[in-house]
Amino acid sequence: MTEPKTPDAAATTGPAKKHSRSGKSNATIYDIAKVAGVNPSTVSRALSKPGRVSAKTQKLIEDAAAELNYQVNPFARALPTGRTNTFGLIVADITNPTFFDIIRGAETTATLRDYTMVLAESAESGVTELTAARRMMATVDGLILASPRMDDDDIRTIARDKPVVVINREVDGVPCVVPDVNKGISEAVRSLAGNGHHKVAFVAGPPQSWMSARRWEGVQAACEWSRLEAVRLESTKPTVDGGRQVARDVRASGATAVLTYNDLLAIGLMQELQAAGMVIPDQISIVGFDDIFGADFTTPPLTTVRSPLGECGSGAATLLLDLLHGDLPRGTGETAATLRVETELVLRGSSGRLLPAG
Amino acid sequence: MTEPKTPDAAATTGPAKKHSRSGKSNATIYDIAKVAGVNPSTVSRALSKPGRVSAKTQKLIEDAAAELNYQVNPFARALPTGRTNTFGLIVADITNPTFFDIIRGAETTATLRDYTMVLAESAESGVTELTAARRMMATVDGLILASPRMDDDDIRTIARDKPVVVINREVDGVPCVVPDVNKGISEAVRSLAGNGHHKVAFVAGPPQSWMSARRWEGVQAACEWSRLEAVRLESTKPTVDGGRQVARDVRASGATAVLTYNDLLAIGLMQELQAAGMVIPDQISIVGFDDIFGADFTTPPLTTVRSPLGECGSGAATLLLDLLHGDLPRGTGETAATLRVETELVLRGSSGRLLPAG
DNA sequence: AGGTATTTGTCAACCGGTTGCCATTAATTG
DNA sequence: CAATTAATGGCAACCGGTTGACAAATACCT
Repeated sequence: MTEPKTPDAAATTGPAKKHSRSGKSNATIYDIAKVAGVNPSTVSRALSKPGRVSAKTQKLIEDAAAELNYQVNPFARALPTGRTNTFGLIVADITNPTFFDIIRGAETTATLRDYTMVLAESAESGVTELTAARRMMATVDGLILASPRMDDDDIRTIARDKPVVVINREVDGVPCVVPDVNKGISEAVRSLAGNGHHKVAFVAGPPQSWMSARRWEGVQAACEWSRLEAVRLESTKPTVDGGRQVARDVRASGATAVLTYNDLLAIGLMQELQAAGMVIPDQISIVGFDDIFGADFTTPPLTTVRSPLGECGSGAATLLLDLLHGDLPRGTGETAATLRVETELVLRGSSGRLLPAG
Repeated sequence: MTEPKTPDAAATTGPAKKHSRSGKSNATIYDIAKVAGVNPSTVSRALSKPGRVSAKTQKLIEDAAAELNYQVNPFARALPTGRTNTFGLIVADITNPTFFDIIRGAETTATLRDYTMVLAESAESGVTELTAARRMMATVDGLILASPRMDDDDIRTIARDKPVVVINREVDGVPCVVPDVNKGISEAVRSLAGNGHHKVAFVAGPPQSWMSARRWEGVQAACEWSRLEAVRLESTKPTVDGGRQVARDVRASGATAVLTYNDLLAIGLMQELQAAGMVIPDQISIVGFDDIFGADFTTPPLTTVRSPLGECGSGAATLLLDLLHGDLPRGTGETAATLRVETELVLRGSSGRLLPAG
């Protein structure tokens, strides 16, 4: 006979062409409209404009939607509105653990607020970064740049088109999330001074790094305050390898304590110095920045100025999402909102009292 | 006569109300069509169906597109076609370094092939994972699941809707990328046997972890081959902390060598054992899995069975993208393609000769 | 040349929501 | 109770590409 009462169970043709269409979640507002006996536009309103339709109709529609297992088609929505419920995160280096917590913080906030995060990396290059940003522009509502390498003007250009939040850097007119290095650094330098050190070296990071400059300034200021001598050394790249390479300069500098631009450098430096027979912290103290994953794996564990990276990530995402929803901080005039987070010294074994040379 | 020769220069109405939209990259195929003097559909074909229009028209259109700085609107394209040029990557834990290289590998491949990658995390929960996957379904062309925690059936259900590639697990009927543990494990066990060990403990990972099961099997087999005794211990969670907690059981087991489900466990275990005064590797040898970032920071540096994680990430992305483009591996019948990658022992300081108890 | 086979471009109908404008209908008020 | 006003739902025109069907133009053939 002709199909008793299971009109849909009639998948007669068999699994014709695998997952071509089967998966497309199919119910549309038109289907809902039919079931609920209203006009599609009413469905649209019920689902996105709270209070625009009567409570009765609302319920009718919601029930129908639930029954049909309806899900909005993000593309159909994005087309006329331009809103995509997506933001982009660009980091300088995906494998640099500094960014892990930032990524996680941002992702968590995204999911929480029903946004999707797309990730891209700039490979520490300003050009690649700009390309990635441009590529994203078309598909996202806003952008988070973590430790951007492009110049201020490029950032501002992008910010003119889409909301942008910057992490680890301050750019005029763009909302930023920056760890305030002063507290952490002054704690670190005071600790070193208390341990009998007189000459401190700072190993700088990439020249384009805004944060590297801030840290160097902070170290200089703190040293002046504590009446220590501060010298600056350059690194080739902000990695473990770069840390190894700078060991030579560190020894030549005569400093008994070293602060490095980041933990990676500190770890590499420590490895190289130890390989050369130096005892840490008896002969030289080492302090890193960030407190990345693995900073406490070393022997001795690394003393470091911690930045709350996860907080930076979630803070940036929150800032961006608030911006997108128009909860923009009023009263700030033309100056963009800047979120400052605290840094603190994490005292571990790689820094300590200087032993008299034997 | 009427309109000498500049029909377009007649923009009489002036710039009425622009900058509301200033940011949105604006040129559409209709604009191009106007400039090139053809029909919009011809523009569409010229831009996406190679060879469908004459070389002359093609050039005309391309020039116009370039001049107008045209970029396709991904949403407008996605609406009728369903293709989004985006894939999703779901990892169990964003802050677990195991995934860093996977993420990077996948992201690099994505960018290379002009795809966008969106990232989500399951927080080691099968339910969260399924939710994340469902959420993504609507917006991606395919999905990569790295170390999935949901069960096979859920995975297959998803795979029925959209192409899925799984990393670190084998699921019938779904393409997978799995490190083949045997080579690495047998190297490790042979090394331990050669160093005088007789009893080996394996610290297992999460019960839902397919890979944990494989590794335990591998250890058992290799131990049998080398005539070593193998015991299995359970961990509470696959983290540094979990490693610390299992130290007690390890000591009680009487094993002189330990292989742990992953490096994190190994590191935590090592820390705890050392804190209790044990000397590694003199009194006990420790071998991890994966060779994550930081595995060589420890003292002694960690011996580990390396999985080529980056390769897994890029391999999975390549597989997925090939699938999406219909370059599906023919001849495999109904069984899905599985990509196996090699593992190898990375011999460092945490394993070695067992010294006679003093 | 006439006639068929091929390109190549046009038309128009989608894809699935959103939203301004208008017509009902219900609520409020003098 | 009639009149004014507010709440609600419907119509239709978008958003910007894609694609099947078809006609026009060009090529190829005997």
